[in-house]
Amino acid sequence: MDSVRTSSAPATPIPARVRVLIPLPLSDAYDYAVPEGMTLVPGDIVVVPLGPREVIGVVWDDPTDPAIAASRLRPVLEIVEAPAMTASLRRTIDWVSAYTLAPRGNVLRMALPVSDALGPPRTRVVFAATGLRPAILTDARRRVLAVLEDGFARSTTELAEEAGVSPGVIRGLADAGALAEQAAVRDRPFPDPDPDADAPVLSPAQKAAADDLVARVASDSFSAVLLEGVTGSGKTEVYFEAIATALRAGRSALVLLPEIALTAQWLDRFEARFGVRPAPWHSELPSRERRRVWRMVAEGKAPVVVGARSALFLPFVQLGVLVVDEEHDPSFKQEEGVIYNARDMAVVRARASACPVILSTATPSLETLANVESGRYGHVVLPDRHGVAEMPTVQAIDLRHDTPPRGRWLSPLLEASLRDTVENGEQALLFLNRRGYAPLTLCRTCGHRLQCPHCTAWLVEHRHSARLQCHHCGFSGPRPEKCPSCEDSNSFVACGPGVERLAEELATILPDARVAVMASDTLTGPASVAELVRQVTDHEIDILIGTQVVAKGHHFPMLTLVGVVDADLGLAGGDLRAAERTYQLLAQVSGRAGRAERAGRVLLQTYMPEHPVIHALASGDRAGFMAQEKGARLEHGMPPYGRLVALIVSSTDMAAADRYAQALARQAPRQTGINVLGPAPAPLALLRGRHRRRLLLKAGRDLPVQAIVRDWVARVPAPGTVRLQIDIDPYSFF
DNA sequence: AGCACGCCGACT
DNA sequence: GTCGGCGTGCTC
Repeated sequence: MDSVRTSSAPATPIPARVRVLIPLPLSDAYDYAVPEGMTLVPGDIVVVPLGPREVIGVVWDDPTDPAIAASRLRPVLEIVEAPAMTASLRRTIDWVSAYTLAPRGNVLRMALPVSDALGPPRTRVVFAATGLRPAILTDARRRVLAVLEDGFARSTTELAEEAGVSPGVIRGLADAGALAEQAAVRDRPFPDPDPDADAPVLSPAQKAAADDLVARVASDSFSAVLLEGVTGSGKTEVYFEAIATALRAGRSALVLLPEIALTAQWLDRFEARFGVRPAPWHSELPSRERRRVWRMVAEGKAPVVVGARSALFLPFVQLGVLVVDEEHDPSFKQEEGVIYNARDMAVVRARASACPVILSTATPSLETLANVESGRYGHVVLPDRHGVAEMPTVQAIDLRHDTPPRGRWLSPLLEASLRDTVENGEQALLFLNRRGYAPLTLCRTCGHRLQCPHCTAWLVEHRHSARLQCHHCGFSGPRPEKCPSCEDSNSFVACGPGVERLAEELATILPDARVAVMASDTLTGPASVAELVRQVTDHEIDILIGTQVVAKGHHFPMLTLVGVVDADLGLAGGDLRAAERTYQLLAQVSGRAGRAERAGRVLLQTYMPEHPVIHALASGDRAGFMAQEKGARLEHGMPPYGRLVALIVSSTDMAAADRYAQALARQAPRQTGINVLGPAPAPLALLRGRHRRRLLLKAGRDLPVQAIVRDWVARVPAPGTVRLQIDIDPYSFF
């Protein structure tokens, strides 16, 4: 055999090469030489040299490039000890990159652990009893040995704590030969949820819905389905059945929630149903826990993950079902770095994993409804609230006739309703989507408005922290002594209400009511959320004032009144989705009222009760409202019946941003079905010190916008000081 | 993302 | 005359 190999080998042997994708802003993978004796397959995680550095990369499926001379190739240094990246995740990364126009390396970076989850499993030192009796057996030593009688090894700290002895005792026992050091794997698997732990009794409607979802999971193939039901109809219990089916088949499940920090109640429900808590995934996870979750998911030892959008890129081995809860929620849209919508990419991931994806909501997005209408998505509906709960009554308060007293924000009718509710021993929620005390501070003398130095935005006063804050860049400072414009002192006035100011108003009009504020900046973490939720549940709070964080997922049985302080707030501005989003948000907030035996009531304060959104909420005519929205979008060729791509040009140098934006406009694609608008100052024309200009490409539904935009941008290279962000399907217009 | 190479101001 | 500013470009 030797001779055969020798004779067929070329004069200069062609080294075996592989394509390696590196988590840097590069679209192309690089060729590397495979050293003798190393075998590599796509998905292997490797260390490769790159310039003067060594970096992590993943062996990709692309064909190698013969144009790269063998002499330029550098060798793969080593294979990382970690499970290889699955083909389904590699295909998802390719797809997301092709769709969003983000470099593949950037997408890959989202799928690799940031910390130290790669490499051999971490171990820690634990002690187990050897069975040898030490010569001297003190009381303390006896207690330590007693703790270890269950056979579980423990670390010094754990052992000392459980036995109530000092760590020195452990050391002494080890020296005496009574304890043996062992290496235990640090990252422990997540306990298996029990699909039969506490299966609920489902109503006939719920049963029918669950059967549909269960059949999809059992079919072991891709499908997408909208699970639609009003708040309180039991959607969660229904999709739990789909998860149970996946678990019984030995598969894993991923649930995406819009704001993972605020999911204490969801976790409780999961635990009640399945006996254990799922693995959590979100950006604030401590690095040790991050490492554990990533590793256990890759090893198939985290059967259920509940997470924020970034969980989509975890290395699942055998995904059996994917759930997107509150699919309409705008926070699934990632607005920085790789700009993508996790709801849409979840469908991609499910397709690559050959499993179903369930989109759950009370207020489906127009995009999802369009997919249902076209037959791409299935549709499962839960018609009613579960149990005795009725839908709340919704009533608009016309602020033009029922006007709050000067300097106050609650109309007499809302004030009276709050008083009645509290006197009846029930609870109320006041919803205002504005953090802080006042959204604008101005000088009474000269009219100067306090603005962020880095952004086109007013500074928001927060009395709680005694500072003025920019809600866009994090700038904050104390309130100045004098007006920076006219130097008058004590001339500032707060304009408009924030949640803190409402709390102040309630202290005046209902001094005996127990009031709490819930906003993203008053919640320091999952523990403070859980504590506030407990206080409300245990009725230690009469009136909860909240921003949109209260809209999501909480269930308070004694909450019977919801007051929306400014129902018009989201409707201003020319945002494409303003009406749809306001409807969804207010419908969701309204759903907090009357979730148990007591009937709920919703009061919407508005200056335009005739507006379609307010009218739809008050009359409960969601179908009519959505039909009207759909008609308007169809007429103007707007999403989901047309496509939008936003190009955001930004630079610290305003003139450079303008020049480049103009150059892009001159080179804009000119073909039928394509319309380019702009450049115009982006809605936040100055953000974090960068000047922003926006161009908007509008295209017919069936045009390949990615290819068109890629060609366009390639014609106009951006100078180094200017950054160009491409937002396919822009969501917010900020 | 790093890191080196490049061409213009204030210093031993 | 250099040291060093960060703009620009490359990494198989």
